[in-house]
Amino acid sequence: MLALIDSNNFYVSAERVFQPALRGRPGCVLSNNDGCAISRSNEAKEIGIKMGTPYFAMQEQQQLGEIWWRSSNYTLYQDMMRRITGIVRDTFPDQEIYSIDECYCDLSSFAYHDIEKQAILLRSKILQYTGVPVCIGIGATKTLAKIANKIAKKEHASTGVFFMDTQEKIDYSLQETAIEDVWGIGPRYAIKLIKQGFYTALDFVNLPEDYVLKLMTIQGRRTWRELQGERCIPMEYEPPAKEGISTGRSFCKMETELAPIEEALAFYVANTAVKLRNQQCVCSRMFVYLQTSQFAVVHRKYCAEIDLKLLVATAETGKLIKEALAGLRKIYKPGFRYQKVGVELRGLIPDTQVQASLFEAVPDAKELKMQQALKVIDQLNSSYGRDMVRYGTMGFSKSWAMRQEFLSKRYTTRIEDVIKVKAY
DNA sequence: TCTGGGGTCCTAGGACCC
DNA sequence: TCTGGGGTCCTAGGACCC
Repeated sequence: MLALIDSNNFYVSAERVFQPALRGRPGCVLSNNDGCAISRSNEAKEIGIKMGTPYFAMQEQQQLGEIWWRSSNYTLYQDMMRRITGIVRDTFPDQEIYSIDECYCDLSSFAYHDIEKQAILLRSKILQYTGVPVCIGIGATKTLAKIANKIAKKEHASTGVFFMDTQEKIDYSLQETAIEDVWGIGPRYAIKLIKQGFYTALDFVNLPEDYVLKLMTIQGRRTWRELQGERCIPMEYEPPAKEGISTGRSFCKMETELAPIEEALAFYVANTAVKLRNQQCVCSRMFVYLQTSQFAVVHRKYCAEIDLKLLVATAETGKLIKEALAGLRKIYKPGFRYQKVGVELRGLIPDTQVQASLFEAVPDAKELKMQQALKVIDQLNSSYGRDMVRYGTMGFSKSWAMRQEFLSKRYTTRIEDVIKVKAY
């Protein structure tokens, strides 16, 4: 058996731990740039706020009740999750951290009759220690555990646990699960399936395997087999090496001039390069994109991207910024209202395996010195705050920086904020 | 006026190799 | 009548996840 531990309305729950006044009232956490709802309280769901509802549309709904909003505070959520997974690990040690609010545990080493009781205890322990409510779904595969988790949230709110241990329970759960709610079946495939008259997970699992393969390729077949109880998606105890690292953000207002866009891009490149160095990698390719709003109606749309190949793979911020800005100048066209710029570092390789270029000298004394300097800069920035030491091209105004109008404190990680909580 | 960001995997087709 | 076969790499596009 596998367990899926999944927090309820995680971002909202994390905010409520430190701001009790938000409890019992409809509210939501907004996406970056305070764009739209990405986590909603149950009360907000009840008054019809949907996932992805734009902020401005919710303001129009304000007359329905006292809605609260928070900007997303990933520093806080990440740290709350670190606490939760630590508690989980004490009970179920074979753990995969799947996302910021979910983890899977392999229960193979547990006696069958103990599992449900252990899960119920674990769930109340997490609530007691962190204040965050979670639900636990237990099933034979990851896909079944996902469904069990949804049933736990819907029908077993008091214990928060659903143990899918009999065929009757499996059949019932599949019958109760709409096709679009199956993990691995997205909106596109759901539409295809519904058009052909298949509405529930049970309808899907009763289809012939060949039919599923033809309609949805091998990924779809994997989901189908998982629903039959065959484990196809293995546990991943260590996160696999990333294939690319990217950063891209919307500006707080539309930008038309090149200068602020260059500044923003330099910031994103610098922050992405830190992530690259933290995992002891260099990159050999870089992808820069620039776009107008996809929702633009009145103004003309424009999306451009450029794929840059680096002669020698590097993680040096200065070199990466220089390349990225040269790329940006090639794709930038005046006369548009730009909404977003971004960068993705690709072709990641360990920094011990850099292939020298035929045309450039291997790392010389100057380059080694620069690598040393970057180490010091990274240390300074991690101690004294991000971008404390920065490249001139990154500027100081940050006039383009994203909106975070309703940002809460970093209650658990930032000393100044902790002191404020005590005072409160 | 205002609508997120960061990822992965698979497939088909084209270009190339011997 | 009939013009090979086996392979790699890259890219674009489509689908999915949180």
